[in-house]
Amino acid sequence: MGDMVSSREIGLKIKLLRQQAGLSQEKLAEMIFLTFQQVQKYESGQTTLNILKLQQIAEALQVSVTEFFSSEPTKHVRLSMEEDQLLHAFRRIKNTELRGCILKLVGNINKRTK
Amino acid sequence: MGDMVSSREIGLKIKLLRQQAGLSQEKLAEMIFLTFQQVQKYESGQTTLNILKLQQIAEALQVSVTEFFSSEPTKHVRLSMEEDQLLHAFRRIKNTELRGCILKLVGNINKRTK
DNA sequence: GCAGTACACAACCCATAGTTGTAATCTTCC
DNA sequence: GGAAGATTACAACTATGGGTTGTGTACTGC
Repeated sequence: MGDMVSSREIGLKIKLLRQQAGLSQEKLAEMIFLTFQQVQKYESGQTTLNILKLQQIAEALQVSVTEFFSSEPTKHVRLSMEEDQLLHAFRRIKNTELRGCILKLVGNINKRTK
Repeated sequence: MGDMVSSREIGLKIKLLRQQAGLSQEKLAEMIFLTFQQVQKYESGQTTLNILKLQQIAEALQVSVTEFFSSEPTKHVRLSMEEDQLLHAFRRIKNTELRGCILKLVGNINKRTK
């Protein structure tokens, strides 16, 4: 359920996002109330971030915490109850062709027939 | 971008998910190569998890790491292309009653008519 | 040249992650 | 009822590594 992400990888991501945000190590450091040397350790993976610090950094860099754990840009979607229900039902359909039909049906339901 | 989640909250979530998985503190502990007393500290929020441990726990409990950062029980689901397509189409349907019909249709598609 | 900024690296220190030990709690079974 | 077994709770100790200070280097612009 999602592969392990090493401290090194998360560190690199922090560095990347920090640079994208136009922040120096020192700037970021004071935003999370630490020294810039400590930020260096994070970025190089020398020390392992704990949850609170990671959240502080995420907030400082204006990104979601989940950003650091998704190695690829995987699709994480928040579902309503209704949508969740639909998905579960849809997944129970083993017949591939039938699923295709459902897709076509639902997809064209709003389009006026020519 | 996503509210802070305290160690306490994450701890409670771990406890909940662990129990749902039918695991004792000791079982979980050996899965992550620590003592069960340390698991206790996590669950009670006495010690702050670092990223690696959180990932190990997530893996042991068969959940995504992101699960622990969503304060409300929001459903985060990983979608296939097909499912993603279905959802988008479904959301475009404004008619509430019609959506209900789709749900019923898809939901009963496998059930044999009595 | 020098002053200022941004980053890298080493050595030290102490908070706290993680340990061991004991005890309370809740079963189940005879 | 209580013996035996698991599961959890709490306290005290240990030691790892998170976090600090200190120094050095590279790159600016004046």
